[in-house]
Amino acid sequence: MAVFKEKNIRKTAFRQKVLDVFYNNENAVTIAQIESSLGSHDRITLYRTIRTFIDAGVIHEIVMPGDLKKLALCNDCLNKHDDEHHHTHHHKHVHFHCEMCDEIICVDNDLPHINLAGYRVDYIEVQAHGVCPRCI
Amino acid sequence: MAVFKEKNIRKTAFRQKVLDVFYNNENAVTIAQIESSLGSHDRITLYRTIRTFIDAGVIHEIVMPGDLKKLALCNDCLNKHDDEHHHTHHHKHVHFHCEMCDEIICVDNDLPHINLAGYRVDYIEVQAHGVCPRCI
DNA sequence: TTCTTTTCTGCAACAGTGTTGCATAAGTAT
DNA sequence: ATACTTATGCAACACTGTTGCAGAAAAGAA
Repeated sequence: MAVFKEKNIRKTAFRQKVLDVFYNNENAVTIAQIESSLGSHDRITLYRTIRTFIDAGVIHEIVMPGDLKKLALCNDCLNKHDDEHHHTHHHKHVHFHCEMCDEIICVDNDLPHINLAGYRVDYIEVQAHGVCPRCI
Repeated sequence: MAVFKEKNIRKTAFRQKVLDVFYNNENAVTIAQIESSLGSHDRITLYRTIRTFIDAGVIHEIVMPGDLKKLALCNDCLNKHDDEHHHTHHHKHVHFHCEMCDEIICVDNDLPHINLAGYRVDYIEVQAHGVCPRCI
């Protein structure tokens, strides 16, 4: 859990508590989920913490149509091994949205290559919708 | 432009003006763009019109990380021909975001098939980021 | 056309989400 | 321990989107 040192951001009690929420949840979480996990806290500080975490590459934002926004740990904060491209944050996973339980799951899976004539494609994001293993 | 009849929603002067904004723009537009195109207008009515258009399958919403939200005409409102699956709205195109001009372009392109073991995938969305032909 | 019904519009008020400025508190390096 | 830097918590605010309701407009029928 030396995330703070690795990412070169200050370790504070508040940030540790927020980070723990991510470690305690298997899948992506909403800000509302974080808030209820934290108990009494300052909203503004939370928003700033989230921004700090995103900028540092600790977490990433997942948005879906219909104002569904969640946050999830970046891969290199889960498995501490591949610390190579932690600045070029192009996640090698699919964001899966389960229509049943409404969870968003980062599924490790190689992304397909998309060739668009005339375009320079730097990276792609894939969002899949359906039913997760637990709900099938 | 018999969109109103096709989609079974009432034709009003306001809705026609909003629809024209979409027809006058090649790519996806933000709500702010619509508002400035309209001139003086009622914000609430605009939001309700957008909701009506989305529900009727006239336009679709495109969201990208970083609070970037845009709206675009659905395919079957552009080319009037294929009126088949206008209820199952799984757009057969990639949403391309140009990092230079910040435009979002719906690129006609078959979506790849994604196989996720254990998951039932109903449909996927693909967002590509890079540089569009005009900015290359 | 004119009437009737249904839906839309525009206003007011409000709810949710996220930001900025600033003084104080806490973290980090020497 | 000290000095320096950054984070926190508060207040106030900005932006985005929603709800309720009365009056206006659209669509269908007589």
